[in-house]
Amino acid sequence: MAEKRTEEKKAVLPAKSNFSEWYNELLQIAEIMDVRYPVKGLYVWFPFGFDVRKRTYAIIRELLDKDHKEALFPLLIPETEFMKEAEHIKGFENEVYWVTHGGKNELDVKLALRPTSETAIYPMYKVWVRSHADLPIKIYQIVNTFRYETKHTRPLIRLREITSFKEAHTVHATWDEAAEQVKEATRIYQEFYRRLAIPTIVSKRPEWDKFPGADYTMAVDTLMPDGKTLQIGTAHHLGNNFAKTFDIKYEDLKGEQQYAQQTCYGISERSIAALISIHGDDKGLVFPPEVAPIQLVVIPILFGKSDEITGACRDVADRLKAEGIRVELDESDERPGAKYYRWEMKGVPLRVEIGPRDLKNNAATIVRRDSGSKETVPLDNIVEEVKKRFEDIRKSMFEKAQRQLKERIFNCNTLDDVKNKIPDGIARIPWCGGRECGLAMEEAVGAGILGIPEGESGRGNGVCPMCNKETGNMAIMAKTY
RNA sequence: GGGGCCGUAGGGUAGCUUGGUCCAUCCUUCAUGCUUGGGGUGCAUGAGACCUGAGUUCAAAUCUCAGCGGCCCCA
Repeated sequence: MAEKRTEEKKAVLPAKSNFSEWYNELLQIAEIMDVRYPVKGLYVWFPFGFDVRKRTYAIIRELLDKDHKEALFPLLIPETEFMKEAEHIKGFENEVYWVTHGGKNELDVKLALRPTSETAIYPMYKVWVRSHADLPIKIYQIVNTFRYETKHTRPLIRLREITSFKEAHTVHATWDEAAEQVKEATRIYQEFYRRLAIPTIVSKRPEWDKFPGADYTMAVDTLMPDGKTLQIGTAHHLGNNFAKTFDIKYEDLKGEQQYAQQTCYGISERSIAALISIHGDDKGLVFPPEVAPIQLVVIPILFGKSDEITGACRDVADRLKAEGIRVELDESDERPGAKYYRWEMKGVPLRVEIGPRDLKNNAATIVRRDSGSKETVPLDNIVEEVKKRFEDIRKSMFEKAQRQLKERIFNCNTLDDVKNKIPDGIARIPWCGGRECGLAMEEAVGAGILGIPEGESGRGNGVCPMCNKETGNMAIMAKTY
């Protein structure tokens, strides 16, 4: 009977090996998202989840604010603007929600709920850009966007309302300068994900998979525990495609009118899906200290009445709070074990326990969420010991995640190899880069080509499995979300 | 886009095949009290549910249809 109860309690959160169930249950139990909102594809941020979002987005803001300006454009886009760019329309027309009525009156010009904001922003850029001295413009906004997804929706990953779309839109004088900005964007995103201890792969998307209306698309991907990759950032070189349709021109040094060159790049709450999925375990969430809503919980170990222990705990909590650490002192009337499980579910990076044994030695027990390691430290040094561990935790979380990603990139030479490895992760295979070959490869293995990765992993010597030509390019293939 | 499975308290479930024995089972949760306290303490009392609509029937959680919602597989 007692054993059975233990099993049932453990079964509250499904094992992470059952990723899909684990993910859905965790979002609910750990109070990230409430998935019970009665409209398909729309979900509710719990206050706790929203706190994680706030801290995560504070990082992206910090990184962008160095040389971008934050602005805010309207949610509604008139059909007349939305329909200007042919490629862009083709890419989004099946996913757009339309506002057709104001009260009982039908609108003369339908209004689109932005699926992305190019067509909301660029009519204004036409007005704002006059001279080369106005350039570059680097603006971002963090907004909700709407896409009528017909495939299966999934909280934080595939949504009909993306609640946390960070989109940047830049304007430059030259194509090369814009290309440099695209590189800069992927650098910013990698730094952002490094802070979240999430390893990434940057690659150039194949021609057939680029953003509608772009010259080319760079993408940032990561690997989820179930072996599928998740696109968690993109940067697009728009060339002067949109500048031509929206008539964005500047006067150059010689007094001639030139079309501007543009980029746009985005990140969404998929970043938080990755944060949760990559670090979480069978016990629940695991957060890097920087984004943890609660960074440390103090748990008194009481035997009968003990003002001494309570006092010591309060003192420690106060000292840590004074250092700006987000501390929770759990004096609730529960057994310590129950508290451990609860705070572990919430991903609190450090737990400090103080009981009679510790107090006798003027010490505290300090437990890491990521590794489970338990150590005794002197009470006098508690602040330094905690700070040191925060840095260790982020580092070792990143290293662990990097190791796990590396272990699941498989070098392949044949399409059969690829097919065998793809259920477990990412396949790396020579590819000539040609469209015909690429599409045939995707067809043959039933997975997508993410692209040719930046850096070493994108180079190698081999033959393209379709055309048998020698090539120095290595592509990566995977099942994608 | 095609196919399959499913919807019962806040969460997880039993009951549905063969309609009535169901003012609906069990676990968890929540509330109150006592007890307990270094990994989910125990006891007592109490609270809380058949997705929506239409239909069949003397009778629907159970059968039929539609809607809404969820999950899985294939393209």
